[in-house]
Amino acid sequence: MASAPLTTEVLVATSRALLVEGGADAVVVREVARRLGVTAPALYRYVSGRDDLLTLLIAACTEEATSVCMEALEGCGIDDVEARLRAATLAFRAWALAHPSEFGLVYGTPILHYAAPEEGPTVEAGRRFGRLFGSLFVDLLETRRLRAIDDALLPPAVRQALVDTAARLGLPMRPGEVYPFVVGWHRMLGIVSVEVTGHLHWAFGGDTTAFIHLQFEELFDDLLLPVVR
Amino acid sequence: MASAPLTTEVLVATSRALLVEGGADAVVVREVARRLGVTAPALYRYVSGRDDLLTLLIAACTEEATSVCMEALEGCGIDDVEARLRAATLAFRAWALAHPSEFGLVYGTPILHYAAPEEGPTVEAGRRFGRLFGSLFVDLLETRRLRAIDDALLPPAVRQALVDTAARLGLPMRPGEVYPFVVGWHRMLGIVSVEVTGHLHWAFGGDTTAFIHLQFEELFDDLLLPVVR
DNA sequence: TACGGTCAGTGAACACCGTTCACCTGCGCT
DNA sequence: AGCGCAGGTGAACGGTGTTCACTGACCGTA
Repeated sequence: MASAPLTTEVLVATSRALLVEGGADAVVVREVARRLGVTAPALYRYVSGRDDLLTLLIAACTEEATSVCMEALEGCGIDDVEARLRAATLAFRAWALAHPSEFGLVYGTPILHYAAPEEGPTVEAGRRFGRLFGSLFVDLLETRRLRAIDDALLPPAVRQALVDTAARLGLPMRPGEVYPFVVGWHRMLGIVSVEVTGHLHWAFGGDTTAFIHLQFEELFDDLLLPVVR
Repeated sequence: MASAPLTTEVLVATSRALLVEGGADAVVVREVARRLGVTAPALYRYVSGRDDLLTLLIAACTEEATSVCMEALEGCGIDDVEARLRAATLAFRAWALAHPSEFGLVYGTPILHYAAPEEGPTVEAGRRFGRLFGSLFVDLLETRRLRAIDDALLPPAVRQALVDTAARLGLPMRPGEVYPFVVGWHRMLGIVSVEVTGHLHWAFGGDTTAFIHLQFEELFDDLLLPVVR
């Protein structure tokens, strides 16, 4: 009984169900096949093996995270950049918390010995996600809400790296303007990672929401300039 | 040829070598036995299975991280609390970077479906590590270097949780004093996690040290009061 | 209508895994 | 000398990823 037409989407969806149920180790080729009413070798027509399955899964989850954040943007006025940044950040955190397994797969400890293929779907999906936040920071800069720092305050190595990164990403920013972008990304991911992996449990038990929101507000204070009126 | 006497230490050391070589998936009971010149079932005299092996490994790595941080403390004057905090933090970061696999095992995505045994060696080792940083913050408080905040600034839920945590840990602190401790722990772990997992590569390539040190200094600025003289 | 070819899926097989079990085997103690 | 037992073995079970030769259904063409 081959109920489903056996597209890669179906493969990914089934893999994801297994991931959620039992972690990355539980994503097992034979079980995916079993749930699709088919034997394992059949999957090799669509996928080159387990690693490929995981690659597709990572890419799909990254896409979903990106979509969730973009949908959150739609709720706020196009001109309120602060609200957009807040919405995207909180949406990302909410997605991560609701899908810890997926988050772990994408942003957690890289499965050593599983090297994501260069220029594969995962890195492209990652770029899409990065561009989303990048464009928010461009908007912040244009509306004079970005708390940039003096280039001279940056150690030369950092300054140079930021110049290169801005060039590579095509961001029309000087290092002191790229800096808050990188800091924002870095701290946001750190905040969420530590929360999702449960390393705040010892302090707050199961309810970390209030604390995390506080951390985000402190981060926004560091990143944003007050509205000029 | 049973060269080594087959203590749990030897088991852990061998498992760790496998971990470093090929990630958590590569710590394989049969291979551990093979390297010890013994067959797999022999290990079951010393260890109840693969999960037990991983548990011991996690505990050992946590112990090592703790030791590394404590040794770093010895280098600085007993009265210079700021130097001690800085030394411990940088030592932790250096250890994590030098041992990404071990760090991932301890602080990375929890291996879902692998539940660390309650009250096992892992949680005790974790407590030891937490106490180290906790005592640093107690010292900061006593030497009036801790940038505490007004209790009233904390949302009620956060405040109450911090009161409970302080009581449970036996820390003689009010919530506004516990807060920077938790924030410090949270941000430090976040900073290190994101760096170790390589999610700063897009901005800095392989050399993230300067940026990370900058982040730590910003963190210390938020945590510490200037010396009163 | 009959034929050839492509595609999707199968079953068996290989090598490996964690784990259990009955079975030694050699040492120390009585 | 003989017993007991800690420590190690080999075989086995059920599971895994992956490969391979194979079947069978479908489809365009002669």
